[in-house]
Amino acid sequence: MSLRHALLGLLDARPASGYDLLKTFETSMANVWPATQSQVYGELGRLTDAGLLEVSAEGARGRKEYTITDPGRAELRTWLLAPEPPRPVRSEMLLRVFFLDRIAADRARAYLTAQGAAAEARGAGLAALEESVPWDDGPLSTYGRIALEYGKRQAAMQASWAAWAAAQIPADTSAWDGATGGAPAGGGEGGAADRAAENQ
Amino acid sequence: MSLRHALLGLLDARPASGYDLLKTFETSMANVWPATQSQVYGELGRLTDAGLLEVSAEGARGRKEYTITDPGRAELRTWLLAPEPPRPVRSEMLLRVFFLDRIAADRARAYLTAQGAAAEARGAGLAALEESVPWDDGPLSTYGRIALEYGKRQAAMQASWAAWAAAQIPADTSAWDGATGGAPAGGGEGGAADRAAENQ
DNA sequence: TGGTACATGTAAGGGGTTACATGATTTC
DNA sequence: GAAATCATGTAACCCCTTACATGTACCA
Repeated sequence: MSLRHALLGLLDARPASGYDLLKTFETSMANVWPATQSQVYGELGRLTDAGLLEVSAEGARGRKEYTITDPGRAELRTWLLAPEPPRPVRSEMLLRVFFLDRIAADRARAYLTAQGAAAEARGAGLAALEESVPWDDGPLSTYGRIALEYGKRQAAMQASWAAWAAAQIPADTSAWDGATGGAPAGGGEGGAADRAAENQ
Repeated sequence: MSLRHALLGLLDARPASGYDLLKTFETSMANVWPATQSQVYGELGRLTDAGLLEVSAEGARGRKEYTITDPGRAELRTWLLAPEPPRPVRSEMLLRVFFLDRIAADRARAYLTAQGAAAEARGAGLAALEESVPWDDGPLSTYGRIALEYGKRQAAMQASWAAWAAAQIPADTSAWDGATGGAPAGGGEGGAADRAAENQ
C-alpha cells in the first residue's frame, strides 16, 4: 500500500490539493511510483477518513487542500524505518528471455538489441536531466541525486547486458534444431533455463 | 496479462498439470514471474475455455494434464515477437529514498547499507546457482545463462550503488536542520529531489 | 465566447494475494 | 492408521487502469 506513503511523503513537505499531487505523480514520481487520478482522489479520501490527513482549506472550483496530521507523520516515519519484506518482482522482459528459444535466433537477437537501445535512451534522458538540475548541498539535492544515479546505473547495466546477451546467441544455431521448444521429455527434471532463472 | 503467456510458454515445452506448473512458479519462475495457486488454476480454466489449451489427460486424484493447442502456440509466438509498451515500474525502495530526508542521516545511511547487503546476498546466491548448473551449448543453457546474468549484474549494480549512496550522505548534516522535511514554502516550484527523480 | 486549465468524483473490470474448503493417494 | 503429498477449486479483498461524468475559472 505504498501509494498511501507516497501521498503522506509529499504532503509532509507541503500541503497540496489532489490536483497538485496528481501533477507530481505524472511528472516527478512517474518513474518511481506512478498513480492515476482515480487512485489519488480515492486514496486522499481514505486517508482523510483514517485521520492521517485533513482538509486544511477549500478554494475555488471545489479545490481541497490536504494537510498531513500527526498520526499521518507517525505512519510515514514508521514506514520509512520499517524494513518490510520486498514485494514479488515481475519482469515481462525476463519472462520473454526465458522463452526466447521458441523463436528464431535472429529474432531473439533483435529483441535483445532493441532492449539495449531502449535502455541507452533512458540513460541519455537521465544524463540530460542531471545536467539541467541546479544541484546544491541540501538534503533534497543529495537524495535526488542518489535516486537519479540509481536510474543511470540501471540503464547502463541493462544496455551492457543486452549487448552481451545478443552476442551470446551463436551465429549458427543449426545445432539447436529439434532441441528448440521440444520437450526434454523427462518427467520433471526441468531444463537448465528453468534452474537458471531461480533467484533472479 | 503475462501469466497467460508464462503458462503457454511452459506448456509449449511439455504438457503439465496445474500442480506441476504451480511448483515451477514457486521455484524456477519465482523471481521472474511468480504466481499463486489461485491464479494458476483460474487462468488454466480461462485458457482452456479460450481454446488456447486443452485437457489432454485426466489422472488420479482429479489430475488434469493440459496441452497447448495450435492457437495457443500462435498466441505465444505473437507475444514473443510483439514489442508491447513497457508497463509502469514501481520501486518501493526508490520511493523510500525519495523521502529519506525525513529521517535522521544515520538511519538513512543504515537503510542504504542494508539494501546493499541484501543485493550482495542475492548476487552470491546467483553465483552459487550458476556453479551448480551443468551448462551446455544448447538453447536452454544459452537463454538460461542470459537470464541469470541479468540477475547477477543487477545485484552487483544495486550493491555498488547502495555503497556509493550511503557515502553521499555527509557525516555532519547539521547544516540540513530546518530544511529537512520543511516546506520550501513556495507555491509550487518543487524541490530538486522532485525534478531529479523524473524519468528515472 | 470559446478554449484551456483547474478540479473532483464514480463505475467497471483486470490481475493479484490470502484464506477457506475439500478430497484422494502414497508412505511410514 | 496417521501424516505428508498430490490435486483442484472458490470467495473476499486490495490495488490499479480505463473510461465516463461533471462543473468552475481564467484568458485571449
